[in-house]
Amino acid sequence: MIFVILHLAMSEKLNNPSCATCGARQKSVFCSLNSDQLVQMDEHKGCDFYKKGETIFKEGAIARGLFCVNKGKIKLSRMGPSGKEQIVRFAKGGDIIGYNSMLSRRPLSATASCLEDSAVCFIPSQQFFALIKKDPNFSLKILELTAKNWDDASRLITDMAQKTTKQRLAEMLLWLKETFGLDEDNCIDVKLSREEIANMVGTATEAVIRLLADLKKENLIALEGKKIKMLDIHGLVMLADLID
Amino acid sequence: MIFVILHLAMSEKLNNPSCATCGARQKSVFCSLNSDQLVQMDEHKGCDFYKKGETIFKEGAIARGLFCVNKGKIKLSRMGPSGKEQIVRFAKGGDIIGYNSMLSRRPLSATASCLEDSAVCFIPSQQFFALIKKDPNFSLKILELTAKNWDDASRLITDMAQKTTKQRLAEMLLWLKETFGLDEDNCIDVKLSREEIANMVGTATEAVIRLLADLKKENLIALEGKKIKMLDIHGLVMLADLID
DNA sequence: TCTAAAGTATGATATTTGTCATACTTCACT
DNA sequence: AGTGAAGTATGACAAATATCATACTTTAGA
Repeated sequence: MIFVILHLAMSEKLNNPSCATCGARQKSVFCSLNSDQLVQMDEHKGCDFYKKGETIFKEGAIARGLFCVNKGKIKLSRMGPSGKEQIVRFAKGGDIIGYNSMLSRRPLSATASCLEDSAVCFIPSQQFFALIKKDPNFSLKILELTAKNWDDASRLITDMAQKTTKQRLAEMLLWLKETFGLDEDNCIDVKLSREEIANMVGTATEAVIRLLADLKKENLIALEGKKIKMLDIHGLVMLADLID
Repeated sequence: MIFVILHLAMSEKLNNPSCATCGARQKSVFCSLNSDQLVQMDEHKGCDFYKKGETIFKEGAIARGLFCVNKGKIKLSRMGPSGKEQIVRFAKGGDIIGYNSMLSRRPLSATASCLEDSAVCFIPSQQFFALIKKDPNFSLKILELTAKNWDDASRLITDMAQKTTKQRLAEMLLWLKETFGLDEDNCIDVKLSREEIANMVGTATEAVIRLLADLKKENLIALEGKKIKMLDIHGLVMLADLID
């Protein structure tokens, strides 16, 4: 009996870690909520676990709330006209996803799927809008976040439109480095297939394979399976931006 | 003497048309402001006139406020790495521009220049933030606007990355049609050079010229100088989206 | 009205990139 | 450990696109 109670208690703890003690929250838009607001959040939120490859939400669905990543790595992608996946963004601990659809009053514009096992909290729409309406600081934070996202996106449009495939690949490697950082070996700290990289760059898988080999020949990166080691970041920046 | 007074009165009216009676405002994010808020706006705003080709603000500068288009057509573009212009957005009467930079706390990410003679009001940063902080409805409107802009941009990223030049051109023509509408002749109601179209599509001017000729041969459009007549919108949609 | 400059158009050619075919390698699963 | 499936790699070829050259047309300004 005691075991059962303990088990339930642990299970509850795991499924609903407290926002007050959540490390990911410190890095998120929820970082400056007061304790009242946190209690409210805790009461209404739920935390779910997803295995690598699982889908959190799908493009086209109506958003009922937003998701706050507690742990893990997530890719956001949309389907192109010919059925080809286009990766438009990544999320990691502390990032929120799925909120834009509520703000724009449009269906979800991307599919979120896990690049590794992840823990993701769900915060219902009402809670989100309550915060926006009652807390101007939170509202400004969301505005800043959305504004930055838009700014980044319009930068990406220019790049996609004007740069060669090789430059775009170099740029994506740098973007991945910024997003996920480097491990102790100077390798980008996320594992993506060549196909997934192609779906970021917007090219064919074969092209990515060839161009990665080129970058290796030019001593800008080293390759070891899926691991990509950054050898010459400055060189990649020059290549990507044509500053030469 | 009377003439002088009249002249001054007219001049003042022209340079500072009242927000309360502004037709463009009805279509803008400022549409539901109350009379107190309008008086505040009128006191602090200023209206400027720009000739075709003139620049309203430049990429990289720090925004001191936002601009609300009263009349005219404006293109927003950024410089690509090799000095090539990339058009990322358009604005017309009722649209606001330059606000994203204040929200993202980053320098202006695009240059705004007039496609035709335009009247544009300037609203200082403080006024804008005062509205956001005091009026949750206004705040939500800006959030919705920014969210939609981001959504559109990420859609555009997918298109740029995956579609052929011809598909992108078709898409841009449809976008121009949505933005500026058609005149009585079914022609897109804005005049752009082939080079400017190329700077939207992200390709060379020659490619645009050739592809426009192709579209004409396929009876999707008709050409008459800078005027582009939409003959088969459904056909263009099919071409752009590969729905066939 | 004339002229220079800008914009438009077209051809030839080089380069890039996509596509298809094929083989090798790694990984998960029994 | 063996097997099949997925992922990675490479070559050959086709298609798309950029680039350069050149000529024609329109526009703005003297």
